[in-house]
Amino acid sequence: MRSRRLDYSESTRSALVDSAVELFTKRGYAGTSLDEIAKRARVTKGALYHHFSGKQALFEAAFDQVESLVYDRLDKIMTGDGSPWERALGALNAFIRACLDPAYQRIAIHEAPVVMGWERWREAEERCSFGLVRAGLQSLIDAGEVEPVPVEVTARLLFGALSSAATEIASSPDPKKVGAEIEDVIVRMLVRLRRTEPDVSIG
Amino acid sequence: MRSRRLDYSESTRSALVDSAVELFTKRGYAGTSLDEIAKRARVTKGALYHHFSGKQALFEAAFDQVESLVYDRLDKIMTGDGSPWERALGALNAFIRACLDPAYQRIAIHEAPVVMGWERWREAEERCSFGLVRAGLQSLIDAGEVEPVPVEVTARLLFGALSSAATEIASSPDPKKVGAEIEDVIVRMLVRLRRTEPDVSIG
DNA sequence: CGCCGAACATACCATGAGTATGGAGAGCCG
DNA sequence: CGGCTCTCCATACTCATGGTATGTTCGGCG
Repeated sequence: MRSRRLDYSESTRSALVDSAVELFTKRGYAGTSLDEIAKRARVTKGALYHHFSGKQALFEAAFDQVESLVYDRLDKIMTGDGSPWERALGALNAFIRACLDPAYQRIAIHEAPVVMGWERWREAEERCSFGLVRAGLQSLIDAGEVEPVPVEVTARLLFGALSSAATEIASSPDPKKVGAEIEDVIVRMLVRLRRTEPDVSIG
Repeated sequence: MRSRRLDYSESTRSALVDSAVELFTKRGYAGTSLDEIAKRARVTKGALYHHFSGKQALFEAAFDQVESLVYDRLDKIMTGDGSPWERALGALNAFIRACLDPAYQRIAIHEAPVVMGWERWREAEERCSFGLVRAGLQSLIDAGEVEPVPVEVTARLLFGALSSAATEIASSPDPKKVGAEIEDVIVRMLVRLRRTEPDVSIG
């Protein structure tokens, strides 16, 4: 039987992570003090340093939190049913909508490469969103849907374009509209890459 | 006649900026102390705070430094001779090579949005590299070279893709190869956007 | 020559990340 | 039930660093 003590411990830990996600999103990594984070979680720095080795480690926990949420959604679509083409378009749409979340945008996209270091960020993204983008592209190529482009660099370009577009969308006065525009441009790009054998509808 | 005093002042100022560019490139914004920067410029913090209002202001001066170098090179190509298509390809190549510079990459591309704030970074980029990317795309459309895509978002996507690719290139074991690959993919993308009237060589 | 002000240097303060240590209570053993 | 232990967390520090306040030097100018 799981001890009550462990419940408490896990609870404070997640409270710290939640607090970190919120404050890092609002004021950024450098603009947020550990005392603030601890205070918001109704504990002290002692508890924080008991659970995490430091500010960076806490940030990475916050990163994992927001990243995994997006990953789960995308993964569900990518492993779902439908043709590779349909799944790719679905995932694209889901990713753009995910980028509208301020937490994902600021923590996972913008500050993570700076705070965690680009090398480590890349490593993490490899297993998450970026990994899915690349896998999706790969499956499109395997299915003969699009031309055999260099997967690695194309996926990197696509991911970079999407990440950058994310901020554009969110900071726009009309996010829905800009989001739709961007999705449209990307889709048109993909369609152009499409092998023009049968004239299938895009769905 | 220009006073000797002003020469000295200007000299120390540029020494501080040079020092900042170097250290920010090596250890990042957060990892660099003002004392280090001042020491490397062989002055004290007093001199630094005489010339700049704070760390952020010094960073922005460093940003301007590296950004203007790239801008000048690109601008020379974009306002040079040749068809819009040729100039665009030339500028693309120049931009990718510029992204190989660690200073430009870390300061202007990666840390600037976080340190200066995205809003301010965007404003600065509007007048610099990104402005040229958009202008180039616009001129291609005006010349009827490519399809009339939504300029703003497409330029943003392109710039994001290039920026992200920049890091990929520089951190690769074989930057030249990856750089060529990326340039190839981008060019192929552009070619596909091209209005297929005459089958002109790409040059 | 003498003074004024720009161009610095020096000494200080405040904040916040990280550390050292103490205590409280849950779980296990007798 | 009583004491023992070890996780979990609080309190009280240290230290680095960004920023400030004040002193000092020296070129330029009347």
